[in-house]
Amino acid sequence: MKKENRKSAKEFTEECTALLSSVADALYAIGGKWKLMIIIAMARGNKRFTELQKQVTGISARVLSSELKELELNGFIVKKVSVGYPVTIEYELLPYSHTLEEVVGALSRWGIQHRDKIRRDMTSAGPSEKPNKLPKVK
Amino acid sequence: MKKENRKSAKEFTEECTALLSSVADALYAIGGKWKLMIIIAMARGNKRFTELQKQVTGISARVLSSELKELELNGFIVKKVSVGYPVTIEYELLPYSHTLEEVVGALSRWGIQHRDKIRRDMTSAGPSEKPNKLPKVK
DNA sequence: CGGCATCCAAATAGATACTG
DNA sequence: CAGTATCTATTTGGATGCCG
Repeated sequence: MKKENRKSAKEFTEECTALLSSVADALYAIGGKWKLMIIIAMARGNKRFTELQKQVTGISARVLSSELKELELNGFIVKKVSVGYPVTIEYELLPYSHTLEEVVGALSRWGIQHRDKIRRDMTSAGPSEKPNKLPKVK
Repeated sequence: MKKENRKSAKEFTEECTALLSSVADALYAIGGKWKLMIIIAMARGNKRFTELQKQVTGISARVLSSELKELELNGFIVKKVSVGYPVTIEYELLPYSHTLEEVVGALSRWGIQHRDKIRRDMTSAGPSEKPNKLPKVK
C-alpha cells in the first residue's frame, strides 16, 4: 500500500506479501460480522448476555453465544459466573482486547468518512438517477 | 474503547455508540474474507484476473469475479479493457482505495503481534497440552 | 436469565463445464 | 485469458422448545 519509490520493486513486493499474510491473520481472528461489534459493545459497559444482544443489533442468541465462546477461547474476554442467587453471568473484556484499539479507531474513522462519501455520491448523482449504482451501503 | 475518566459516563457511552455504528459501516463496505485481501494484492501490482486468483490464496474464480464487481461498484477499483489483440483486461486501484491505508496498516500490525502472541501461548502451554484450547489460528 | 439442542431455511462457496 | 452458468455441498442462521 505504501508507495515510496526509494524502495526497490523487490522490497516493495516483499512488503506487500508480508501485508497480505499479516492482514489475513488479523482477519482470521477478528474478521466476520460480529466479533469487533461485540467487543465494542462490551467496552461500552455491557456485560450481560441480553444487554449485548440488544446492543449488537441483528445478532441472534445462538450466534452471540457462539461468538462469545470464540472470544473467550481467543483470550479477548472472560465469563464470570456469580455464586449468589440469582446466579448472574457477566462477560468482561480482558486486557488483550485493548490491543485492538488502534484497529477499531482506524475502522471507525474510515467508516465515518466512507459514510460521508456515500452520502455525497448519492446526492450529487441526484435522486432517482442510477439508483442501482450504489450498493452495499445499507 | 478509550478510557479517559475525565469524560462523563454519558459522554463515554455516546462515544461508544458512535463507534459501534461507524465500525459497522466500515465492516459493511470492506468486511468479509476477501475485499481487503484483493486490494492489497492489487497494491502489490497484480492487475490481471488470474494473477489475483493466484495471490489471494483460496479464492475461487466465481467469488473473485463477484468481489471484483462489488469493489468496482463501490469505487475502489476500475476495470480496464484494452482494444488490442489479444484483448487484455486489467483491474486498477482507484485513489479511493488508498483511504484504506490506515486501516490496512492497523490490521497488519495487529495481525503480526497476534501471531506472535499465539506462538508464545502455544509454546508456553507446552506441546500436547490442551491442544483444543487454541482455535482459530490456522 | 443464559443458554444448548434440534430442525429447517437461506446464503455461500466449490467443482465442473462451457463460451467469446 | 477472463470469466459465466449450473449444480451441488457446506456453512450459516433463524425459530422454537427445553432446561437449570
